Amino acid sequence: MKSGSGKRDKKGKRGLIIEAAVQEFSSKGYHDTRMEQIAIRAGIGKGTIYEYFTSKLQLFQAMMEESLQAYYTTLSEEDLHQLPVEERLKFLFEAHTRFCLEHKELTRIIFFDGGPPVNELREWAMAMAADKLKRMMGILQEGVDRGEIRDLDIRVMALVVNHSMGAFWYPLVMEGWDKEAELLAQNYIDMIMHGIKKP
Amino acid sequence: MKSGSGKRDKKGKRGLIIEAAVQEFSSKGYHDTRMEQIAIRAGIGKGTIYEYFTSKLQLFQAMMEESLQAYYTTLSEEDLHQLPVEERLKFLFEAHTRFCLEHKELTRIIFFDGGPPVNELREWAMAMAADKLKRMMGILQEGVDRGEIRDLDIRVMALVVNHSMGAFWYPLVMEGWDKEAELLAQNYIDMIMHGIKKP
DNA sequence: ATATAGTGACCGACGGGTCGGTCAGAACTT
DNA sequence: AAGTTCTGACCGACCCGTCGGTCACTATAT
Repeated sequence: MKSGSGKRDKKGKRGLIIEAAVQEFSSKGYHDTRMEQIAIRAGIGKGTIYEYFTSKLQLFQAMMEESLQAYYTTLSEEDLHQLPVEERLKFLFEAHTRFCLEHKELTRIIFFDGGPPVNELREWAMAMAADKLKRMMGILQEGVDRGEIRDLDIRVMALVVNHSMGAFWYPLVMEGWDKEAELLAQNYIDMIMHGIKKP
Repeated sequence: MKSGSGKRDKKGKRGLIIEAAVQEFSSKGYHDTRMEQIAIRAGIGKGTIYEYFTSKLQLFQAMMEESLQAYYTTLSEEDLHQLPVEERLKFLFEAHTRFCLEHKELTRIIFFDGGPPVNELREWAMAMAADKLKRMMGILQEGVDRGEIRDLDIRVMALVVNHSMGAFWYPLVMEGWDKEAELLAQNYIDMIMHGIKKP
């Protein structure tokens, strides 16, 4: 016996559905995506989706959770506490950039419109954003404590840093900026650390 | 058919509808807003809406256009070419802040998720954003030419400045940051101009 | 090995609720 | 009374989720 699971294919189906959902939701958005289309894209029957997910909303939510999990995991792995803030920010930005380029469809869903297109998920998305903000405030606070970072309002700095990273997903994913990702990172970090004013 | 001039307060009705639409769309989002609710909120019959707008989508689009018009007008009025970049940015940021506080519902629509919740309007919204970016690039280029601004990649700087302003709508509108708007502006401009690194 | 019964993953036609848009007539203006 | 504006009951397209049925595969019997 194999792991006591059912017959046929039960294992891979869920993944197929999620994959198809990513494609469909990212190109048409939540409300314009049809369950039937997802089924067709996954090469299965519509009813089968409901063997794995209870509703369209729950499928969307599961997909988002797994996507954001992947994104946050990418960020966490890059976050090395002992390094100076400038290095940490650079790593984070590069991880962010890499994620955008490696998961273009997911990126569209996460950043296009920045939030979920359904009211039910707003609260959940806000919590995720709040958590991300808190992490950034932590990083900056450490920097202030170590004398690396100016003593401006922590929350303002964190908001700007977090939010401004999101500015690049579109050029990266939709235009040809992937060639110059390194240059982009240089300029971005330079600008955040030193500002735009000529000394 | 084209009727000469409207009797009654044809003008006023349209305004009522737009006003109600702002309320409804901003609190429920496009897809969860019902035409009947808009009619009820405006104190008119559902059919009347279709005397002034051809469809739900067209009503939404008209509302968005007028909202963004108001936003851009606010920004343009504050943009005084002869001043140094730092001043111009400060004026722009303050205008942005003021708009957010004076039009909280509109702000939610414009900035919550940053884009339109319907595929049909994506292209149009992208064009608006591109235009805004171009303006900012113009401002910064002038600054570079006059030797006020560092010679980093103009587009990167413009993206960050534009995008980061949007970081504050939530704290301003949804939390209690309106009291400290002035402090916020100080910190923000300081950070953009000089960066976060301790000299 | 062959037959028979059992299992549950899989399917898609269909039911039913929802809501954008319509239209015949009411209400109002001139 | 003629014209214009307003109205809400009504229509029907749309699409989510269901459910009875199918089928590939397994388990047991002979």
